[in-house]
Amino acid sequence: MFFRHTTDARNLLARPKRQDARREALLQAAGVAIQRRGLHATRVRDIADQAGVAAGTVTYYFRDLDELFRLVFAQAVDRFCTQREREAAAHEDPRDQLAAVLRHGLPTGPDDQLCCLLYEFSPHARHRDSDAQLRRELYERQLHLYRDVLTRGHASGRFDLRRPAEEIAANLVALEDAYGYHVIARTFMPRQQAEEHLFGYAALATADPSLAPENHYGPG
Amino acid sequence: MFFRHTTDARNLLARPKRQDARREALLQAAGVAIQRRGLHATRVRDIADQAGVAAGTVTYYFRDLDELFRLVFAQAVDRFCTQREREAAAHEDPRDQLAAVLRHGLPTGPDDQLCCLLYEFSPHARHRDSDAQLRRELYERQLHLYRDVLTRGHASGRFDLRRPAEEIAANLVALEDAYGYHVIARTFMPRQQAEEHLFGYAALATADPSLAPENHYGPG
DNA sequence: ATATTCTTCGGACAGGACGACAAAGAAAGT
DNA sequence: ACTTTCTTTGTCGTCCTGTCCGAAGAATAT
Repeated sequence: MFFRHTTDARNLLARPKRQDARREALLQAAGVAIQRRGLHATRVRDIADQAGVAAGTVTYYFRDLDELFRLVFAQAVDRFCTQREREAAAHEDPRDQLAAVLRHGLPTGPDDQLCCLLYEFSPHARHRDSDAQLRRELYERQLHLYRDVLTRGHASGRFDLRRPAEEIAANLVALEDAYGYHVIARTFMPRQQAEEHLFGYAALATADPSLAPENHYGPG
Repeated sequence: MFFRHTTDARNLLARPKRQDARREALLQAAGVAIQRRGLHATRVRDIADQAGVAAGTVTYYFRDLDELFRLVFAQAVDRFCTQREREAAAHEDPRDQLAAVLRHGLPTGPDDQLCCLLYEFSPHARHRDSDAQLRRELYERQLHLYRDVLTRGHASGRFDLRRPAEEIAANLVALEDAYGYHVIARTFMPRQQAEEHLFGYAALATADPSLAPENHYGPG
């Protein structure tokens, strides 16, 4: 009698809910579809085809496309940030941390799915509050990452910061975003060059010549 | 009898063609509509409403939306670049040039139409060759602008470049693009702060402390 | 086996956007 | 006034998409 809905599971619950796996698969399929066709051209059917299910299945799990897209974006943001935070935590020396974070901030190439997604959603931040919030979270987490590395390196005497840590961190994030876009888009800027320019700035701002691209510590 | 269509204009050509003005007005209206609703959500009807004409008029002047959008993008790229090249040409001292170009590279605010358009089209570069070409032109012209100012300033002894001019120019363009996006999107980064970070890098790379934000030559 | 609940499917439906078309309207020459 | 050409408009048909919905299928407890 108490908590009938939750405890009285004698003869109820014939088939257990296992929606999580399907939802995850659909999110994954949506990511592929968006990367291929572009966010603006992705339809319910594309996602269903990619996942190998009927269109009705997609709407069974997600109220509408907007909700699905929002979840894809949120997941992409979180994955990207978490992945990088792990990369940073894997090193001890701030220089190694900085180099690792810089490298993993750039897309591996024009087909980097995670990065493609992030860029596909960029213009939406102007128009939807939920997307703006996510984009802000992405920025804040990246900024935090760099600022931590810089201040820690500064405190331990490894870096001699030539500008305020806040400014350097913001500039690193900005450079990374912009070059990331060029690698993704077909602007014919190779990843190698983007990386060199990034490391060039890092070397200049931290007064650590070993980070400079011509010194083979970074882009090697 | 010869070339009847083109030369026999005696009593032909009753009403002269003046499509240019209308086309221009429609492009302008399309820009406003895209800025408001976002490129992905802009329909023929929105453009027609904005221009105060019927929807059929839009399709009379442009075969389809794609063609219209491509022209809007092309015009935005050209206007943006031309405007900045003029700004640079208005000054003599490379430091003034650099400061002017840096300032006019950032959107005036979240409603800067030209900049909004450029960012709305960004993700399309991955999917359409014509857009990729335009995006590339935008980048090249910006890069050229900065590189010229830097090398000229270096040659005249005004700047002491701490990194290759090519790298500094590329980084300035990249910073500008990224911060421009933050000003446009609702990421809550004010223009002032973006400008200060930009000038901070310029001061560092050119070894010209007067450009630094704290020295009131730039953003102040 | 059977009942119950969760999951999937595909068709029917409505809504909307685009493109075509033909007629009306405007501007200039004769 | 009349003709010719350019421009605009409104409507219609077509196509496509997202959503709804009922039925079929699958998984588990009894």
